[in-house]
Amino acid sequence: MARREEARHRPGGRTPLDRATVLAAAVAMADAEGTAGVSMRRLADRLGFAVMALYNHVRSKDELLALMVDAVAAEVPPPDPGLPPMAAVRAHALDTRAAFVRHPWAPPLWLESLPGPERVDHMEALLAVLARSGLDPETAHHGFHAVNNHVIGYTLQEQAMAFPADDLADRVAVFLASVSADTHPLTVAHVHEHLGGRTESSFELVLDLILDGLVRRG
Amino acid sequence: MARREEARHRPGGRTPLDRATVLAAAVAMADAEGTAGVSMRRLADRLGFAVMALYNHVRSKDELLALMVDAVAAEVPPPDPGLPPMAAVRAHALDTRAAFVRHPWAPPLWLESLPGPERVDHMEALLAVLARSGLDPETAHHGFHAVNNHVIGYTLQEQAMAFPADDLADRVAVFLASVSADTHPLTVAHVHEHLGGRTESSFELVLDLILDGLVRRG
DNA sequence: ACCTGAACACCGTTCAAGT
DNA sequence: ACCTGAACACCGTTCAAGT
Repeated sequence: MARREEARHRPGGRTPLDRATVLAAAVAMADAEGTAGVSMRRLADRLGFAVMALYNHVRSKDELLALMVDAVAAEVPPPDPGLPPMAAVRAHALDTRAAFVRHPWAPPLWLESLPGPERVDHMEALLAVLARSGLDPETAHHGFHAVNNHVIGYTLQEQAMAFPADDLADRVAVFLASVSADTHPLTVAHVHEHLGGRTESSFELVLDLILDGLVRRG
Repeated sequence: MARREEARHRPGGRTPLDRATVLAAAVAMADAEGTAGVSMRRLADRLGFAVMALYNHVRSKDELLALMVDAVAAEVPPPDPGLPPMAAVRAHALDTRAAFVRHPWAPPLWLESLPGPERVDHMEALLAVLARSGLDPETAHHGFHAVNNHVIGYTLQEQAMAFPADDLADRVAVFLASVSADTHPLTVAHVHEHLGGRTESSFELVLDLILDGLVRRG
């Protein structure tokens, strides 16, 4: 009904679609409604074009999803070369996590699609800092995974109950209602520790634990 | 065409569907073809029933998926009470990982669905071992997440390129073809370290790094 | 109680046709 | 070169009907 209005430009014309526009709209849609809300048809509709117009700029939905993750990788600034290596690793992890917090739909896709060019830059940058950190090569190899797994695992777990953002409390309440404090006291206590805000610094705390472990290992 | 044969029982009758049968078939299907291959229609077809028969035993596809993850949690044996606490934590992490390796489709769902009863038992068991480990309560809280994130994050990352299992080599080859050793030498080297099998012990190595960090923290 | 078929409101993608 | 509509082969789920 209201199709085609947003992209209309001047009477009788409209700005033609391009890859960047399609990508940006897809990211915005995922930010607002999660990955499940992004369908080629709804995306085309929102852009004011017929579905098949998208396929002039993107080979398939899978390719679009891969482009979306790569766009998130592009948002992570390169590690600060002025920092001592392990401090740069730490800051890079925080920056990566920040990008995932902005785009909570990204972590699962990050793991499912092959790295695109931006993500390869992200990899190379982290590997480079680790290489000049003084860690032995094997420890550096493991460190790469330890840091990445923590960033992704933590963010995934954290957002599991939180998307869409507004029903976090609801989902926790539903969960608590299903667990008896008599049979599962520690689980109930653990959830309450989260509700008490204890979770805030947990990401950095475990990150430091990992980084310390790497450094001590050599 | 060949519908309805598997479940046929005796002339004119067949064993009626039940929740356990639906669940087992869904798990088998996911094991064989991944989570994307599981549709209500294909599942019903394989069982030899009309689609809607499934809905007598399962409220929705979402509920079925939640049951599937919980079935994986049920496969993890409880921590060995005879072991020293941190050794039991370690063994429990390895057992959990083993279940994920058997059911590579499970980790993403684990994070997306609210814990069911089996997974709540899994949580309570790990929290109980941590509670009697001598760690202070805050460290125990973080330890719970550190261990879980490692198990899930590592397995997710590992299987990202490996499912379906047989095209691991293909996907790695495709990836390597897209990366230049001139601009991204460390990334290329990192991938080759994986191909050289360096990855095998990496899971336990990083796990120990985390466990050592927890113990040292108190 | 359990199963079924038809129908509804969706998907991604191919293809031939338009400009 | 870019866009379109119709069509194809799928989805999950509601509903009324059968036994």
